[in-house]
Amino acid sequence: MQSHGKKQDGQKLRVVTLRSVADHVGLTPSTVSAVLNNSAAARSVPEHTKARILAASRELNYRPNYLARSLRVQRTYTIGVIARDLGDAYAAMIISGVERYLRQQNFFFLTVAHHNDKKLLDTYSQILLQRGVEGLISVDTMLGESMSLPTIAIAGHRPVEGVTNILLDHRRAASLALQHLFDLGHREILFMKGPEYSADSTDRWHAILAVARDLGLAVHPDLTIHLEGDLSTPEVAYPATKEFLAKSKKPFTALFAFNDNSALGAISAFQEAGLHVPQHVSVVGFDDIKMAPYINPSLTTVRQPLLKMGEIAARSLLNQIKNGEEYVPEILVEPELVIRKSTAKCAKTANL
Amino acid sequence: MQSHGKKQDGQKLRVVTLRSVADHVGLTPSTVSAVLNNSAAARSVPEHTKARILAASRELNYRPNYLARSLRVQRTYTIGVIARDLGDAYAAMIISGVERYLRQQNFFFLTVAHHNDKKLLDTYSQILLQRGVEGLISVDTMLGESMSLPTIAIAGHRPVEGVTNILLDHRRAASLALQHLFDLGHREILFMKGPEYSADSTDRWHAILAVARDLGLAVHPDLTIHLEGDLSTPEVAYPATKEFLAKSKKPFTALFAFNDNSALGAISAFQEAGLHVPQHVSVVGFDDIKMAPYINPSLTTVRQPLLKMGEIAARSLLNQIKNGEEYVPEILVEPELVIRKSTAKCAKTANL
DNA sequence: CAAGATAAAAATATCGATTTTCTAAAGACC
DNA sequence: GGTCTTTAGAAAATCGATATTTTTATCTTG
Repeated sequence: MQSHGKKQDGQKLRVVTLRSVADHVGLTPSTVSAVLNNSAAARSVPEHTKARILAASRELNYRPNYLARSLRVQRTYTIGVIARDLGDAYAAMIISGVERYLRQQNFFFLTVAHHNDKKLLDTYSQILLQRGVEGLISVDTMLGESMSLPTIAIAGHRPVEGVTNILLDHRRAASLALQHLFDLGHREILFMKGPEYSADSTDRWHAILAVARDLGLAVHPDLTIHLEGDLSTPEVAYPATKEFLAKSKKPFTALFAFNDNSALGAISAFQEAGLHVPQHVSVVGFDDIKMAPYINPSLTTVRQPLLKMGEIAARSLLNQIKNGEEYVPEILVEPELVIRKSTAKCAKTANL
Repeated sequence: MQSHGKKQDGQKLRVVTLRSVADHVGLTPSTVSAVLNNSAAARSVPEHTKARILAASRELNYRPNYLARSLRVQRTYTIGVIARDLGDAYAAMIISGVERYLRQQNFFFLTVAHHNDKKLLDTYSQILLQRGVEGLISVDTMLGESMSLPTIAIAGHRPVEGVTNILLDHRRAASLALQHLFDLGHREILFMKGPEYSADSTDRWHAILAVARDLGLAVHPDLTIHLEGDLSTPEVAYPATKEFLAKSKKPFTALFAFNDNSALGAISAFQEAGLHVPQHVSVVGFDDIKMAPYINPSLTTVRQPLLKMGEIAARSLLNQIKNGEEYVPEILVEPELVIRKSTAKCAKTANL
């Protein structure tokens, strides 16, 4: 049991340093360091001396000072993770994936959240650099310029020289969702367009437009809900959907929501308006959050492998850092359609 | 626009160092450092020289090397955050709260996840120490022993010398939930007991027992579901509840779930068994996750202010670090009952 | 005008490691 | 026995900052 250090009994916390290990065995720090790191210089040190040094090091529980060591060898084994916010499931899962890979590689990470503040984002990039991170991973964040470090952008979208973009295959995602609705007979589909600040929004929207065109589906402005605000809660879609229902007279039989949260908000609004899911309206979500199978009705959704995306990002970054691999501009990740109970055959077309 | 550094054109990345600034103005590093830090030694430096130095520093965009500086001044402005897992909403929200406070104080944090592995936890504590963190925050994790650093445990429960425990007032939480059910006429209540590994489980369970006794409510073993596994998904309760429904013949009119996720899983199971919420069974959750208002029916739950708990932890820790404040053994945080549609008057007692 | 005070900045020590260079003694070889 | 190697380890340089001590020149002042 270690004592509370600094002020226990007024005695100074005795930190075990390389010097103290050296003194303990009656040698110099350089020799001890050579042996502990098994460096070239240690070749000429006899085995019994090595053993003595290792024993002393273990006995005193010596741990090299990270700052001193890093300063000397110019490595920190640390990366920086930049996200908008750390509280939502999207970022949390990605960070969890990053952590999982870094753990195996004995790397650590500093996390910063920029809260959509451009200036904060710049400051943080600077500070992370200054702190000697060896690479950066950004999550759903548009990086202004190329960094002076290996960088991976998850859902960053804008192509930046030197930055690897990890992207969901939105084309495929849209195709999975819309083909499914199409096959069920839905032709009048309500769409959601994500908020400007989310880097994912634009790409996904373009993918929807392209796929809809291919299928001969109309994307009518009057059947489009624009979302604003925090995507991590159903609240993002509930009022917008209520408003839409109050105003619009245009009929629709299905909704392709921006994500599972917005699907949930919309479903609430539908139910209050007497529209049942999936009898009157089929709903497809996006993400496949952990709740998705348990909400009522269970949600058909396009699964986004967030954990895997985090892992891929970390692996790709460390491959650059450790193995000097060249960066690739883009890595596409495949989505998956999970069919549950929120989608059903279109009543209208069934009658035809 | 900065270049990609290290290997751009084969030219070495020129890092701006104190020395280069000094050379630029034709002075020594010591003088420059004194001026930039406005230290005592800078008193004797004339204003115009100071101005020159500051100008050069800005012009070259000088940023002191964090490792060198920290090594010298023995401060890192960094804390460590230890959690079980980073992917679930509980940890994510708390970390988000921690981040929010640290941001204002120009502190950063390293995050590690121990995944219920005792050895990993020990290793990580060591490594964080070695990396010079100035304090620790643990999330829902039982710390074995007192650390040699200021430490805050969120929902750590076991009292440890020198460690500040931030705890929800479970007694009050249980009281809010059970009194509510009691007032609605419920007498036969189904309970859930959380898994062993969660530090919260035991305390919450004891609180439930105590409050139930005070209210004259029975906590029957046959009306108790033991949860095992990952608490961050409704899956934790769905099979257990199904199993319970299949076996038990004991009637009940309400459920006090372990958390919102398990409430969701249980509701799914109820519905499949033809039990309607809240007509047949009232359900009270715990946490008040963002979904809670939007699930069907919207969930009555005991709100746990996770963001605030993270902030309090960070504030309390920095107060110790920066202001040398003495630690307090315990900080209680108040829960709040949020009444929604998953609870209703008990049909049985209403008939009496 | 010599002694002391002050201004201005250089020189040096330090943080705790790693890395490179040097040195002293023992052993090998012709 | 003198030179060359090898062995064993010490000494010094370095990473890039900050903190303390010295130095040098200038300015007072009696």
